Amino acid sequence: MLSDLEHAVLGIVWIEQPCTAYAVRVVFQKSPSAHWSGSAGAIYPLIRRLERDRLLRSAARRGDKRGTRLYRLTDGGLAALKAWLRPPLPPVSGLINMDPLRVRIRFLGALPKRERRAVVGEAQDKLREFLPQVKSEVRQARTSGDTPQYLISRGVLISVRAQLAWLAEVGRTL
Amino acid sequence: MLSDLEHAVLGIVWIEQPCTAYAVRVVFQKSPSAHWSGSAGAIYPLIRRLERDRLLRSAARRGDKRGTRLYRLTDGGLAALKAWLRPPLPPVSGLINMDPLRVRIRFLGALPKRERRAVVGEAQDKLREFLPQVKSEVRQARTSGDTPQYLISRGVLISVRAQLAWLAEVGRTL
DNA sequence: CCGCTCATGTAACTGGTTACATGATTTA
DNA sequence: TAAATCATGTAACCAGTTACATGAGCGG
Repeated sequence: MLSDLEHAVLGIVWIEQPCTAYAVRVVFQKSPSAHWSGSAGAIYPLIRRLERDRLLRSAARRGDKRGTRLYRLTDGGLAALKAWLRPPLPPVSGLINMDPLRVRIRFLGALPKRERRAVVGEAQDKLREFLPQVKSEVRQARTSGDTPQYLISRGVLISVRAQLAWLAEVGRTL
Repeated sequence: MLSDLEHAVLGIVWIEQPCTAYAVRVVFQKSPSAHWSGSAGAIYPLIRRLERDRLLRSAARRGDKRGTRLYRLTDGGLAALKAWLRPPLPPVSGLINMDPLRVRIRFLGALPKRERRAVVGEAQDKLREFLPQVKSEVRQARTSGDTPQYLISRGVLISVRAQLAWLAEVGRTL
């Protein structure tokens, strides 16, 4: 019934509660993936919907003159989050991610050989430049003892390394 | 200007031409990722748009009484495809894929420990079941000499293995 | 000739986006 | 006190989905 974004919002509120809708937006904006922008037009109506459906509840922050509200999960919200996490998981097709690099490389043959190398090279550069940032996030999460965040950062790191390994293969075979 | 889907359609037509809009749909439907469904409501209007903008051209298949049309890339279409492939690539945020598994695992702490293991276990099972299929696609592409398809399948394989490696880590640290 | 696949199409909807706007609060 | 950030909101739009519908071509 709820979309992945809505479930993710429940999850973020579960982690950050009590928190504002704005804080939820920031989480998406800071995410390394551009999949969800965390735009105001998406988040505020979505959160109102979740509150209307009693999955979130909110209270005004005392002494705050803008409409700032602090959200928490209700029991129903926690149940919805759990139901989403629990098996059965979606079919594999829903687990295989869409790699924007892969869809490009698929058509690389449309470019002359020299330009192909340039594309692969630039992709490698961009990903390699990104590595230190991910690594520092891994370190930071580990030293601060934030295990879930540590695992997520590890996931990103492993995924980026896999992309780099694949790009190396692509570069080798043209 | 054009979306990723539109560019991907240009790419598919470039590979398969001359081909029907239906053939393009089938490519998306057979793709291991569920990101684009290849639904009729997406593809047919999109292809008409591309033809209107002179990026595709089409001809009726002779002796065919349904409106079946065979599409090809125009010079402009090939140029648009190349421009999309060529550097500059999108920023890293556009290169990092959204892993649906990762967004779930992020909130795994909402589940009691025993259930967490079950989630990780099921994800591993589903991905492992999927491996033989990918491997056979790799073999098939290699023996048939279809280098681009070989590289794509390799990409999927590497990505799935990376997910499995990560899941193993997740399982180890709870 | 029946059923499956090929082939195209549309209407209603959904789940987001961009862009804009407003105003409170904090910080330099 | 100005600038940056926090915080909420909406209107117009867009890209894609689901679901439905139609009919030709083809293999058993």
